[in-house]
Parts: sequence; structure tokens; C-alpha cells
Amino acid sequence: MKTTRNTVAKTAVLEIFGKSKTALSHAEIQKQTGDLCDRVTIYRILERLVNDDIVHKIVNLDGTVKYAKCHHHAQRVHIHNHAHFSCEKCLEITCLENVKPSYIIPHNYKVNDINFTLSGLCPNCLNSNI
Amino acid sequence: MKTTRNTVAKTAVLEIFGKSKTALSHAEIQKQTGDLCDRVTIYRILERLVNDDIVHKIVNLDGTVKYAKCHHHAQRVHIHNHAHFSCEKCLEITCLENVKPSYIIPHNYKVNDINFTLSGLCPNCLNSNI
DNA sequence: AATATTATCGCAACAATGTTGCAATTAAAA
DNA sequence: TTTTAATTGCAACATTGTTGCGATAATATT
Repeated sequence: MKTTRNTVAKTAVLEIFGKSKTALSHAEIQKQTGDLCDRVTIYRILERLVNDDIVHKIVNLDGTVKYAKCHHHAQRVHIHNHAHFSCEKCLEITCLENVKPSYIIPHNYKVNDINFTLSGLCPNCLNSNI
Repeated sequence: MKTTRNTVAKTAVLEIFGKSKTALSHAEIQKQTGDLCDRVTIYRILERLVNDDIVHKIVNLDGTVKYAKCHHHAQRVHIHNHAHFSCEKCLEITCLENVKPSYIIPHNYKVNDINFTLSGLCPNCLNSNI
């Protein structure tokens, strides 16, 4: 029963997530933490946060990996089945907590996780795109 | 109006896709082509095939990138909105052409592409997992 | 408060994946 | 056959992610 600790770096990362409205990549987090900690440490913090269901991982079609804070809690097991929107112009990725896919899959598959990412133009860029 | 050419390497890659029932990664293709061509060439072939809608790109939750042949044709613009299943055990990724997500997204978003990947256990591994 | 335990960190080294520029090659059009 | 330009190989580089291990520090224990 590994206990998880609250370290300076982890707290800083969580605070950054708190302030951000969009999903963040490892590189973006590193830029914001400056030289507070090592690059590897951030990888490990993210790994822990994902395991603890505090943050979820998002993979975009272009291969970009980002992370966002989970907005649901108190659930033993939860699947992040909401959609993520990836804007091709501003490159921001946002959680669409209310958009959830419904689908029918043959019963001989066991689904443990879902990645549902939509890409295109976000409301902001759609407007400024006249 | 860049025309696309049929080269030895491209033909070989297409043949490999034809024979494979699952999606293939760059590394897997490289292994199968042997020393027929350079590593970079394969990247560029895949890029072209994706642009020409002959192959589609699949990004898994673990960051793995794979490619699979498109099984629909004669459509001007087509979105690969079918699901992909990624087995956590055998690591194979297969297209579930018949599984398509339905969802409702606010109208101020413009969707150009979709990535819908389910991960878990495929029928094979689910059986041998007793 | 002091000590023990062990999760976490920093560093270095490595591996995988993907990108770019440019000269040489070659498929396809003329 | 000649011309055109798409494609290739090579080399060099960038990014992203991983691993081992000794040092550090958060938390539990005494």
C-alpha cells in the first residue's frame, strides 16, 4: 500500500493545473515550473497523478500528449469517457465534460479505457477565422 | 497539383498493409520492409498515404501511433469516425469499422477529424485469460 | 523532538520516434 | 528520348519518454 506524498513539485504542478482552463503537455508544465525541479520529476509526478485519478491523460491525433485535471471525484473506478477537443489552429485541448460518446461494441470485447478526441476549430478560432 | 507517384517502396508498404489484419506502426513496417528503403522514406510514404486517404492514422492512449488501410473509398472527404480497439495484452490495434460513436457537440465547434480508441482486452486475449 | 522508513528527486545515460535540408535518383509526362 | 519534379538516402538534429541509483526529504514511529 504505497502511500503518496505531497512534495513541493507535486503541489506546484497541481496548482498549475488548477489555474489552467485547457489541458497541458509535459513541456508546458515544465516551462511553468521553471527550474523548480527536474524534467524527469515532472514525468513521474504526472504518472502518479494519473494513477491516483487526479489527472487524466489525453492523446491527440497528431501524437501530442496532454494532461488535464479530473473534475469528477469520489468514484472508485472511473473512465474518462468524455470528449476532448483539439483545436487545429490554437492547438489547445479542452475537456468537453458534457460530450460523451454512445456506441455499441460486440460483447466479446472488454473495454477498460476510452480515448475520444475531436479535432477541428474551437469556438474562438472559428470566429476569428472570417 | 502535386501528383503522387508509385514507387517500389510505396508499393511494398501498401502490400504489407494489404496482408495485415491489424494496424501497423512505423517500426513494424520498417521491420517488414527490411533494408528496402530508409527509415525516413517510410515516414514520408505514410504521410503521403494519409494525405491521400489511403491509410488512416491511429493514436493510442499509450501514445503508440499506428496506421491502417482505409476500407471505404470514393468519398471526397471522409472522416475516420469508426472505433479502434487497442488490446492491452497483445498490443494489437484493430479497426472496428462498424462501431461508430454518436455524440452531441455544441454547434460552435467545427469537427474535422475524430479519434475514437477503446482499450482493454480483445476477444482472443479475453479467452486465454482464464 | 529525534529517529526510522521509504517515497521522491536529481542526474546521467539511454532509447524511441519523428523532422529537416540537400544532393542524387527515378517515375511519369512531354 | 528528354524533361520535370516527386521521391529517396543520408546525415544531423529535436523531442519525448525511460531507467538505474545514490541522495534527499516527507511522513510515520518511537
